[in-house]
Amino acid sequence: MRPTTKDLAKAAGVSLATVDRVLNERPGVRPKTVEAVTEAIARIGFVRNQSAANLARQKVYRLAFLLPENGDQFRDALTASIAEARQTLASDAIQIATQAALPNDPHRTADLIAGLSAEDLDGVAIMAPASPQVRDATLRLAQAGVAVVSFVSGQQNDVAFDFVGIDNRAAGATVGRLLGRFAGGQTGKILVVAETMTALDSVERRLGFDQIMTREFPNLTVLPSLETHGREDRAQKIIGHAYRHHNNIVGVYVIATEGRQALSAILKTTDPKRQVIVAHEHTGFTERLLVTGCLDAIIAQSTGHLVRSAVRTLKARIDGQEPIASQERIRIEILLRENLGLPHQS
Amino acid sequence: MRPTTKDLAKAAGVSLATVDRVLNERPGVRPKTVEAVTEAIARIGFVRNQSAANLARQKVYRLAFLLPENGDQFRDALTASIAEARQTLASDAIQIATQAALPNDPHRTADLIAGLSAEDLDGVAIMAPASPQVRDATLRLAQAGVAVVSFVSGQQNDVAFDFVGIDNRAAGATVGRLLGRFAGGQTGKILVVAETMTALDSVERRLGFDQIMTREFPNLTVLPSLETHGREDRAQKIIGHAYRHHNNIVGVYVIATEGRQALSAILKTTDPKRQVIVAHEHTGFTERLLVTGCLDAIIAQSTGHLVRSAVRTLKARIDGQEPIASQERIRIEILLRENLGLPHQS
DNA sequence: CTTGCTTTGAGGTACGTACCTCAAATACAC
DNA sequence: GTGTATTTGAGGTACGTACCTCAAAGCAAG
Repeated sequence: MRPTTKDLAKAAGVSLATVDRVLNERPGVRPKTVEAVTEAIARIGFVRNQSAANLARQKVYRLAFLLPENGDQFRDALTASIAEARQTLASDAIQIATQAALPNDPHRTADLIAGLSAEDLDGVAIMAPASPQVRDATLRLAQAGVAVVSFVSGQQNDVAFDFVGIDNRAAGATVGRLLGRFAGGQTGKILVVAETMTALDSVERRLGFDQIMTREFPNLTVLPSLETHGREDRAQKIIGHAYRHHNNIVGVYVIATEGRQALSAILKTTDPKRQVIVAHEHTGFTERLLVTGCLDAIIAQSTGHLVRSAVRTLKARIDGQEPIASQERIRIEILLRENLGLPHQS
Repeated sequence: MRPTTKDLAKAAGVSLATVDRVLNERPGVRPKTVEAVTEAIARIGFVRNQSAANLARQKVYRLAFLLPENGDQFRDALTASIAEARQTLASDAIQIATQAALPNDPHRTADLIAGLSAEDLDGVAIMAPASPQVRDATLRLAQAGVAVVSFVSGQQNDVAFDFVGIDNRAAGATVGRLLGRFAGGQTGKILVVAETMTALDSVERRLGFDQIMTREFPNLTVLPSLETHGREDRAQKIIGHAYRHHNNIVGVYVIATEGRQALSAILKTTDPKRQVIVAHEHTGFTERLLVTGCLDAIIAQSTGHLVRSAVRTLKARIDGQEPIASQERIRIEILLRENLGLPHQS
């Protein structure tokens, strides 16, 4: 049986009240007594029963996820994982709210964040494109005592907050290696399609991608990034243009999340099976393409892990602890048709 | 605030005692009353506070992991993950013991399992090669009321227990696709090296591998499996022999966990960089080979996930619940140098 | 030695749930 | 309607911790 506060009191030769004062850093205890108690804690290996403490304290962790309002299937998957986490974690005194933030409008997003307060919130995970307004509002929120993580995308080089998401540079490098190997020594060009290169994630992915390509696959020439701006017509136009002007495109890297516009345009423009195509995130859309052989690989991050990691990180910060870095690293998953977890085909 | 049992009692128009009887399935409640309470549960969205319940119940989940006594680095990683889980889960009233089982000796393993009882154990995760003796002892244990999962390797087609581990057939298929693509259309032979093909895991991996290779990569000929029996000298002998008799080996699939003997022998026999080599499990050994370019990819399963999944599954069974299948699927990870999680090289 | 202050102890209540006992209420068979 | 069995209610204690109050003990200065 684990030692309780009572055992601790006995071991330290003090009363329960004093133990309580020391544990909760209440005043009115001589340094010498504090030391005696901390010594006893170490000696008998006392660990506070967090459940009981939360129960007594009537503590609830009030967390929120701020996600872009409009979204692709990846965002929907995140929302679903959040809902699942809400269920699972409800019994651990963790309350999770989801809120939509406003994309493409940093001011309104900042306003929304500014409207939050420590009064009704202990921690937030924010998924928003980097912008000074959002950053300022977020910093103020953090200073007001709310735990903050930047989630999936955003200012990940920012030392002010924890970041929960994949290392995008490594993700880009992974795509590079995969594309290079799958291309099998051919000589040719690689098309890169993003939604917008103003997004930090895309920049970092491209960085990691280029690094590998120039170093390891000099036979492949990487073209400048095309930007769809999330519009199907534009995607069609620029991709059509690219294929008309380059006759030896052997691979495509779709940088943008899910990359629906880009992939749709490519399918209409050319035969996807005659080149190597890699895209990000596991959704119904990308899965279908992978299974039918139109996509060669998907680079993904598990939404379930993302959400759970964000929750653990926030909880640790709220409790004044340091998150366990090793556990919170989000894996860069490489998905082929065979390791999607689908039932076997005969 | 979340509704409590008291709120539930009020909402259902019954007393706390009756609510308690319904919640804990104690006898002596009319079906009609049960229904009224369950209706109220749904209506007000009552969720039992698991922490408080565990506290009141003084419940501890006593779990144990039975791993092979002698082991490679993968087993060590499992042990480390178990130790980590022990720390993390201690506050959830989960006690975890690790025990060494005896490999290559089914009788002693079975004896050890037979020595366990529901008296001092609520659940066990067993990692042991399939054998009738072990299976019988395990079945008896399960009938004695101990929750059992077969862990990582073993009798995974066994409906009698839950299985926590990867789908080995899919893992083999994944290796197949990767090897095939990395080989880039070359014509040649693929060497397959196992520790022993009596292990169920290896058989299934080979099955999945062959299926893909014959269907998708007819240019590659897969050779019969070599068996090292875990002995370095034998590995050296059979692998040397293989390379002397086949002049166009373009790829190697090391089926066995970590595959230290096989890989060491290959490194001594031939230039690993001139062929595609894929092995299983992420350990210090395989990581070094991957980073130096001697290995092309590692197919891995996360020891942390394995352990946590086993714990969740056992806990669910002990609580009389069904494990959530979707959450417990262990991912087949594809690791390249770039997504290992190492710090960036400049 | 007294005064005033700090430190400590003893004891209480509370959190939400489990589990127990005993009495009261109700239902049902005859 | 009576007797009996079943169902329900009221109230208690417990789990480990937090937080409160009040009194007792300790200590230092005068």
